[in-house]
Amino acid sequence: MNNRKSFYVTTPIYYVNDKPHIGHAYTTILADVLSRFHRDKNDDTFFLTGTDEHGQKVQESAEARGIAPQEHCDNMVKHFKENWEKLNITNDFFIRTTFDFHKKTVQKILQQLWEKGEIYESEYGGYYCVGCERYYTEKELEDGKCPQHQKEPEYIKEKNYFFKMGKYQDWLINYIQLNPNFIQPEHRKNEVLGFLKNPLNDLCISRPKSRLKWGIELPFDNKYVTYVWFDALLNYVTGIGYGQDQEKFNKFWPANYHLIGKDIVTTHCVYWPTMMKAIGIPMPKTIYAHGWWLMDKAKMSKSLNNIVSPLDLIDTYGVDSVRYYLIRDMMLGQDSNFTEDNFTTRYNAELANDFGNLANRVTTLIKKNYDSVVPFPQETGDAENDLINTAKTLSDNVYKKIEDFKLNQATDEIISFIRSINKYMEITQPWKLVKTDKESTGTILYIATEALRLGAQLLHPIMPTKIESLLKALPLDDKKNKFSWGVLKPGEKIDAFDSLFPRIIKKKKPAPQKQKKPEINLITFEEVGRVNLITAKVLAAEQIPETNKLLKLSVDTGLEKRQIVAGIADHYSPEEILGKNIVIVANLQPAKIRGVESQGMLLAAKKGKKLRLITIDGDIAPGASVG
RNA sequence: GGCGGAGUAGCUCAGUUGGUUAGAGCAGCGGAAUCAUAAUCCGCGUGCCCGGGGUUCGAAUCCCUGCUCCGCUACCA
Repeated sequence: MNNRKSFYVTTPIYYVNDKPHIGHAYTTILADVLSRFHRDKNDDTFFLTGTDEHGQKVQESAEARGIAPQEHCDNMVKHFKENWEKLNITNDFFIRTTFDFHKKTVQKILQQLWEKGEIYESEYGGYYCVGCERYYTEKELEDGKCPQHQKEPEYIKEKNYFFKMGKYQDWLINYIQLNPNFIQPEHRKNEVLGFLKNPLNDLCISRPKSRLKWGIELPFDNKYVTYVWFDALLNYVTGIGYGQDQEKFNKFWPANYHLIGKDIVTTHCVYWPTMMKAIGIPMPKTIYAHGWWLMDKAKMSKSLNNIVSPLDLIDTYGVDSVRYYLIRDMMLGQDSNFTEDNFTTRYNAELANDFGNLANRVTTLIKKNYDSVVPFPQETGDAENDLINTAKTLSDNVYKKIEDFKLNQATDEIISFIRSINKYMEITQPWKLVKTDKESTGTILYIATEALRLGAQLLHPIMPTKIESLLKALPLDDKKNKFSWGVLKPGEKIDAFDSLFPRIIKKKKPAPQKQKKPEINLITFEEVGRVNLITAKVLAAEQIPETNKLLKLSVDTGLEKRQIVAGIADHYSPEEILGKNIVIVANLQPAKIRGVESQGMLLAAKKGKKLRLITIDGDIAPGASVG
């Protein structure tokens, strides 16, 4: 038996209906970089990603396209696979929840839990919103409607199956407290503990097939399928052979890391652990929630329209440099800003100037003065020994940072080392020395090149393609440990290679216009006419009970009295507004806000926190048209 | 309003369990050098570490409180 350490890392399985975006890409790159670091260290590594393919939305999308759900999934999953290929992702397996073995194992687990009494059936009545795929309590409904979709939910009374999650509450709290690394970073852990201060309910894990067909059938009741999360979370164990290949499972479980985005903390830190506890699976070592990438401060997510495909970035800048930037720039666990300017600045400074240029100058010197043959190193002095000593501890330091999940610091460590090689060059000035002392110069160039090689080696997990091309150009001794000193073989040819990271010529900055111009969509005169603005006089005003911002106004429009709800209580008291001549939109569709009907909308000017009403200059009867 | 995050050098941010003169990168200024991708190297920072209290021999770091900004959400038709 070998005694290689095992390393198992997962990404969430992505909902197959989503288009891959930077959020997916980031988690996946992160997992890939970690995997590659461990592979380079010769750990027995397993990296799992995949897609979550069941659920109502998939069913609906497939119906809309007039194809079978499975076919729909098969089509959609390609987007992810293509993306990961472009990003140079080296997952060991791509799990899909529609794989047969996954479904079988999920069913097996459900059956076991059912037999153990961890799952029970219960009558459940509730308001179900199809859009949300969930039940609402009466309290949560607004005016009898789903707060998300503003649609009336159906009241459904039906039998369902529940997982006894609640009974594990105390155990879970205790477990989290006793295992500080279980949920990372720290503030996420506190968040979960905060969540667990409230009573933990049992989890409804079934959906009747009458509503949802596209799912895994409950083994003990074929009229139901299982709730998507229950199905999806189990991928982490089925993906490495749980219930199928126990030897493999035992080798990799418990997982070292479940990487997740901060939006799915509860499912992973509450549902999943209690499920594992009930099944009898040991807990994973660490669940790590990272932050979001912000695009000029706006959140990049599927719910907003500012999706920037990672592929766009790659086509412009190359995969490796994008991977480098993402790993280098994010403090894990916190949100981070992406701007093209940040990117080019870092790229030019670190990749082009520090790293790429060093590679170029060193090899050029060897080429010119040593006929492209790596010189033999001779005696070393202080400058050399300093550099060599740093080099010898470098990989340990880097790996320590990796273990601590400080990837940006690990990267910084490597780049600092690269900088110190540049410094060494300046101190020793081989281009000058070569004229008088070719032997010593040879030593200097050997040391600089070998140091570069070591630094490059450590960057390999982050920028696999570029680094491989660099390492290929150097003659290396394969028998030596690649993180040790002296792998570069003297006396052998070194290939010249093109500039690794060509400088990016920065686009000249547009004049620093802080005020970004709001985009103006031109509309026609006719469209303006569709909005019926009139004057109105405020007859009465009162605060709507149990609200902070809402005033109920009664206004005279000349023809009638109307009731308008306005969110201006922060700025106007009822007394202040009384008797004012204001401007309202008269032909706006009425709406109920907090149960109070609003038959129009008043106009006000707002900037920042300041809000002032549009009022009439002078006297004019209510109902006058405004235009 | 609720929940969450953040306020440290011109900009982007580090600051581990409280401990010596608070750091890095970028930008800026001055210089050296010319092997190299107009790259590199050296030198240059009196920063109320958001304010106010407190704990302590000692706080950017812990506690309380206030302010500001951002995200999500809710009651801003």
